[in-house]
Amino acid sequence: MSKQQGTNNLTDLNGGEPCCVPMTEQRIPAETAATLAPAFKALGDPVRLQLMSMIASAPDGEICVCDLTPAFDLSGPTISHHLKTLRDTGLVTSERRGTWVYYRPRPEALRQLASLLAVEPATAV
Amino acid sequence: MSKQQGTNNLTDLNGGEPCCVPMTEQRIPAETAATLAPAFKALGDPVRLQLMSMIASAPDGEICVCDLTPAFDLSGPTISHHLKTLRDTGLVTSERRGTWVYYRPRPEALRQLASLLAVEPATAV
DNA sequence: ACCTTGTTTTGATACCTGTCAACCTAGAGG
DNA sequence: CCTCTAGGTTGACAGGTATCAAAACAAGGT
Repeated sequence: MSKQQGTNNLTDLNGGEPCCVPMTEQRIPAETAATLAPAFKALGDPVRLQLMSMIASAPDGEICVCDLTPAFDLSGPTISHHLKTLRDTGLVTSERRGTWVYYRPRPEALRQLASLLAVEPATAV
Repeated sequence: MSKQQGTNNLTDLNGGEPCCVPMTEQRIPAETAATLAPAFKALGDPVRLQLMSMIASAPDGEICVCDLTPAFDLSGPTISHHLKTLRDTGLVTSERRGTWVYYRPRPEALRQLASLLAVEPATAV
């Protein structure tokens, strides 16, 4: 493979590899920052952060939009909009089954962001 | 009495404790999300993400603004503005020594965010 | 004191974003 | 076919934000 140097590519976010040298150990290249920033940005809204946590902590590994929407004082379209943002950044995936749509987290994405922020080396794989 | 349990309070970010149940294990309460989201938001800009990484990975634990500014194609004021954002969210601190201002990371803050995003290593695939 | 350099603050402006109302689409069932 | 419900899309608008130029502020050197 390539050197593990500038390997903070969020290709992983949509692809699915571990990755990411902690930013405490190595400076993030411009293009990597440009790729990863949107993911942080997506989590940078209280509603989306909550949505993400609800999806990520869903007991069955997935959760119905019909369970997400009523948890907020927001209109359906607004929730849908936020979910789309999370989808577009690769943090979650969605699947329609019959009438309902289910969202599930993308652990690789979370793992990637977490490892970037890691302060102490090697708590994860 | 302070609640110890769902303690995702970003008071820690400005205070200085470990904290944070991973969002994969527990849903984030509204107020916690409101407190933590700004930190993610701050990292949600490519320039700030780079700045944060430059500060966090500074060999001496700190780095001069004079070393940060020339790394970007942006005006001084703009860099200063971004640094202020990082400062305001508690991700970094700054200190003036003589002519120059030095920024250093706030590891507790990074650690807090990282632990929030932490994914169980075992549940994998 | 006066410049000179480094950093932050202050407008000003163009762009981005969160929100809702209204409308559209996809299945399930009659 | 039609209708009903769950979600998503579109359009519009208020508020936020990234950026710069200009000015202010801070330290040092002259």
